[in-house]
Amino acid sequence: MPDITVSIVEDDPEIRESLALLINGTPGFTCESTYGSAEKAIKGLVEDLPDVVLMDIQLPGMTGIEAIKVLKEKEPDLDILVLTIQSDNKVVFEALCAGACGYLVKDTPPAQLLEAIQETHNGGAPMSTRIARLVVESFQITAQTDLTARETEVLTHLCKGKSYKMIADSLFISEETVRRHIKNIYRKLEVHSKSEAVAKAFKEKLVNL
Amino acid sequence: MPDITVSIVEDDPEIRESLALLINGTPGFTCESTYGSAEKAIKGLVEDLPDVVLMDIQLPGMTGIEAIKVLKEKEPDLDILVLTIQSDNKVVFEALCAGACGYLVKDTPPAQLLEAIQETHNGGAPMSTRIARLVVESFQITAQTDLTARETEVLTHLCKGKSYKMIADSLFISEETVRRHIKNIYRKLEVHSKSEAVAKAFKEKLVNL
DNA sequence: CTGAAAATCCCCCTTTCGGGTTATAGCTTT
DNA sequence: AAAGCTATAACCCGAAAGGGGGATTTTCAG
Repeated sequence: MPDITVSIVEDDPEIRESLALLINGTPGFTCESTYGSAEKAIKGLVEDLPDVVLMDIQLPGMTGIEAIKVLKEKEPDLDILVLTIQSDNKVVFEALCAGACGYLVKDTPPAQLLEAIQETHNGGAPMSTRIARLVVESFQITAQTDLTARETEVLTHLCKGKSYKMIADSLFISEETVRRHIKNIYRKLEVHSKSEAVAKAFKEKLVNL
Repeated sequence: MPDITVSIVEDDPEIRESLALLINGTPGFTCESTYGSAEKAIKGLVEDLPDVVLMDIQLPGMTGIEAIKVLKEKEPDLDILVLTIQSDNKVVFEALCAGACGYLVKDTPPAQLLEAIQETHNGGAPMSTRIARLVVESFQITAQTDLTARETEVLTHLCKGKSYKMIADSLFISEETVRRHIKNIYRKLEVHSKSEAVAKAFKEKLVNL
């Protein structure tokens, strides 16, 4: 089996070199190239594609997130593993949405980093402990609203794009009652239109579609 | 440090017993209780809470997914780790939405299973390789629509719940033009109302909010 | 340069929504 | 028993949305 080839995108020369040393010093891994900025990485990576890219987020100029977007646009199959100090909610989800296939924080011990690279190459998505929990929790319902069961039911239909009339027919009640429920939903969610209600329902996972 | 206490919910007695043996045979772990069905588990678990529950999905009667929902309703802080043969998309996401904090397929080797229990207890969210990738990919944009840049921009505003007039003001164009763009969006997305368009945009991740 | 696609604007008309107000039956909670 | 909430239903009215035309300008690739 050939070595797993790795590229590193990291602005701190010290970290960059020590990562390269670690990878090249381990049988089965080769560090093919290193880049000090997102721009250089984009230019260089299209030439010779590694199996896995280790990408820092905080870079001078273009951020790692932007770099991931650009790279995945050009090379959808490229595996990019984020390796960074930052681990706040927003950055994590932006990175994953941009196309990262894993997310490691920088205090990951060498052995685990190598294991993560291996796992990425095997079709996995390695994440640091805390990150994994963040990701999984994002699926769970967060917001607690005081919508009644009936109101939630009506909201669910709204989220399918139905009109008052269609909802009335589905629930076997009059359109006027649907109107009443929706008025209450708007008051409780503090919105003033169907699209706003639907947006809020999706963002706060108020419905189970 | 006290042992990590584990409960097993699994209908196959053979698997159940061998898991219990594995856990009890490992220093640092204690299998506190085992249940052959979701119903029994719900009744028994509220009495003595373990640190981690290993939950099968395919159970006689109530499914593991339903059991997770009920248990998390009563005990939001309980860590439930799914351990099952099934790994199709739908089941994985249903389990995570229900409140599972990790997802392992049943061919997980004993050492890794124990490691996963440990990781769960440390606030992690262990997942089998393939599952983790599934989860991460769910954040990435899937659908490719032929919306123009301007249309996507208008759709984004729709997804914030804005009216035609507000969108017109935001983009410094006339309300008529907004109407025209929205007509085209409806045609391309094959929808007929704002709420339907918003729902589709969220479900298919057509916008970056 | 030319033609297609995109973006802009305007008019018609009908339906749907959103807000206000009122009312009754059923159920829970105090 | 009274108070409070929920679900049901109705009415009015103005504003917003949606569907059908048509037209002009900008932009960009061939």
